[in-house]
Amino acid sequence: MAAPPRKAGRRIRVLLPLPLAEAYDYWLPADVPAGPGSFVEVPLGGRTTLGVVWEDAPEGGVAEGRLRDVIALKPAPPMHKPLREFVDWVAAYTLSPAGAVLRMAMAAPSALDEPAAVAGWRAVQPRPEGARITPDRARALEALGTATLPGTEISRRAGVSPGVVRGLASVGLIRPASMPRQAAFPRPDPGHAPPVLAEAQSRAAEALVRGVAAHAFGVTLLEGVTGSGKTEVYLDAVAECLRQGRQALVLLPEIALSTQWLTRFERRFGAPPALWHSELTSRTRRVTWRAVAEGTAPVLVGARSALFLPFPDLGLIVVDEEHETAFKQEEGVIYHARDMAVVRARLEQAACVLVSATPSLESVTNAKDGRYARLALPQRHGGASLPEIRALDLRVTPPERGRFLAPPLVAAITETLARGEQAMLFLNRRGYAPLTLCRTCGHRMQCPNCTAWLVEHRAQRRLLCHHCGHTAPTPPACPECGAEHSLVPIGPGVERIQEEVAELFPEARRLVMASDTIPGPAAAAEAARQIEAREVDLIIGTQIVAKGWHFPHLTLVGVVDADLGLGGGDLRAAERTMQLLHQVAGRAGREAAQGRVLLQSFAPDHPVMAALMADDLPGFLDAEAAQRAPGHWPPFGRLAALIVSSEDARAAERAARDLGLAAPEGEGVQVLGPAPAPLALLRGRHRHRLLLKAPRGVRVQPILRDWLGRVDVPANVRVQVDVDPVGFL
DNA sequence: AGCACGCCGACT
DNA sequence: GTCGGCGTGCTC
Repeated sequence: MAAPPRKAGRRIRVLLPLPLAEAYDYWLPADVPAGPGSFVEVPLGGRTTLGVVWEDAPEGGVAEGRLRDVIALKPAPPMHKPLREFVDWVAAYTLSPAGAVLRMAMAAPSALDEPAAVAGWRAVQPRPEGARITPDRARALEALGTATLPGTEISRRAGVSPGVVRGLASVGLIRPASMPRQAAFPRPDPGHAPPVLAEAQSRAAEALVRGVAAHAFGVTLLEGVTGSGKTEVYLDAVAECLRQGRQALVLLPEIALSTQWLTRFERRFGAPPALWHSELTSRTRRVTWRAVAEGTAPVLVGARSALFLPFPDLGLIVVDEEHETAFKQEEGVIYHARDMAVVRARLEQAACVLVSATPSLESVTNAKDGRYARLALPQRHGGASLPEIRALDLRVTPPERGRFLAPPLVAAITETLARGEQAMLFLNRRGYAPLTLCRTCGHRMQCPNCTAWLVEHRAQRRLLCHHCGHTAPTPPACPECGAEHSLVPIGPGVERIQEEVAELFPEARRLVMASDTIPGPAAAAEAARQIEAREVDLIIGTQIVAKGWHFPHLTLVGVVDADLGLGGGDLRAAERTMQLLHQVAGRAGREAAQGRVLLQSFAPDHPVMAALMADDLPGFLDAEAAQRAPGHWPPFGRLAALIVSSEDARAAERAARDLGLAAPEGEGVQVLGPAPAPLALLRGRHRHRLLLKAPRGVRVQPILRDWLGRVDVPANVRVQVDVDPVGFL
């Protein structure tokens, strides 16, 4: 039987924001005016879903009889071609389904509907006769004047209850009127308060401005030590982008902790930027997404997910703290926002600026090879000098028994506090103690779901797993042998250091800064305020204290365990430790006073400590490069990791072994593993890892695709592909 | 991602 | 005897 004749229209491909590798074919009725990039509503199975018209469909493909009609065109600006190309590019690069990438570009589906008109009220002119005007009503009418205002606004301005406004309406003194939709984001003014730049800053800023003005793709690595004024410099590029009438995107690693950055932005431009991060309320999310799509959010600052927002005319992408690993998304679509920012800038014909005091070896190598331009700000400005960094050899001057701060560090804190200055102790470990051990039987408190010790959080009287969130009350007795008062904390976390300084310096006002004590922007802003107002003498913090803060009265930084992070056989362990410690050191002595940094270490001769003390980051990176280049390790070669996981330990192991047996060969390609992953058990899943290493010029995606295609993986086993992994090896 | 279909435990 | 657990598979 022949299919019934179709009504007029054509076949199109629609990409759906679902983990589907391909766009589906639909029939676009002639009366639905959708073109490439249009957001549409389509039927799928027994429901409807949103999607994006990806392209005209080639003939063939799905049988015409199976095609279903596009239901409706959504009233939203179409997704322009560069973003569609970006979605396809990221999907191909990360070996993710294109639909999964599209989902990130459709993070606020409700924004596709026309925003509801804001209901407002207008005074009826002339005033109807006979309507009683009470004093409250008179005040409300006065507040309204000849304007159109929402009811809540009238009652707020007049200081009357909402009931008064309702009353005015019921007697016909005011009538409903729709409000003109006002821009959600004020336009930052590029000329509001331009900073006075030092000469080196001006030169760098001019170069960046030229790059933006060129309206063409280009990447610049902007380097400068903490306090050298990098932010002011790249904000000049943002200003130029505003003058061009194009949009600017600034990516920050930890947007929730960036209140000081936001204050600076507002001071410079007279208006705040739009924000994007995972904690936004659904309403703000919707309004922001729509404003970006309509081009009415001129500048947006966000976390890595902001990279997938639908800017119609992006002129500049800034990646601040480009070396930060927080830019790497480790779940779902696994991508590195810094690297993808460069790709998006290329597709958008935009300028891209990577900013860091401690740039990654990747970016430095790209600059050396001429792929990126390079600008350096050599000095701190405003008279501040770099802090003096010294290692404290724990083998020579160990802490007292049961303590973690060595006598020279304690002495330095004493002097600092005596001068009325602030000190900071840095330890990248939350909680009280990373390990709890039974003195009687040696039992170690371990997470039931992960290969990890449970971390004691004494304030909560609980043991926590920092990987899966498992938590249990601290037991009174050993769960293994039953011995009481036998569980002892091993090693320090920030809480334990806090306890130690409380005993040593009972007078000092202390503040612990960790992700669990500073849970959001409000707490971060309050902490910054307390520190700036000198209501705090001693800060004890995890890596969140390393991020871009400006504490003018802080002159001493003590690193409790500078060796932490150097172990573990990670390719980038030394590089990351160097970056983190340099960042922390940069908190000391940001104004006229000389800063001091003491690194407690059992390996004070380690290249990381040596580089920090000699302030020789370029030398350190040269040495790293010399180590990695011969073995074709990144950035001189390419890596891709396969993570094979399952709740069934045997199934995971078998699948990993099968993948190992089918490993690709040739072209200098090498496969390492399978081996149990560093977290062999994570959230109840058993994990194995394989690592593919290839010379720089080799495209790893076809090799990976072919490899995965040759192996049958059972349904209860998941294989994740991590192209350019940055985590453990 | 949903939502269906499909085979094994505790109940009106 | 059924209601329902979520494993597996499909959606143009």
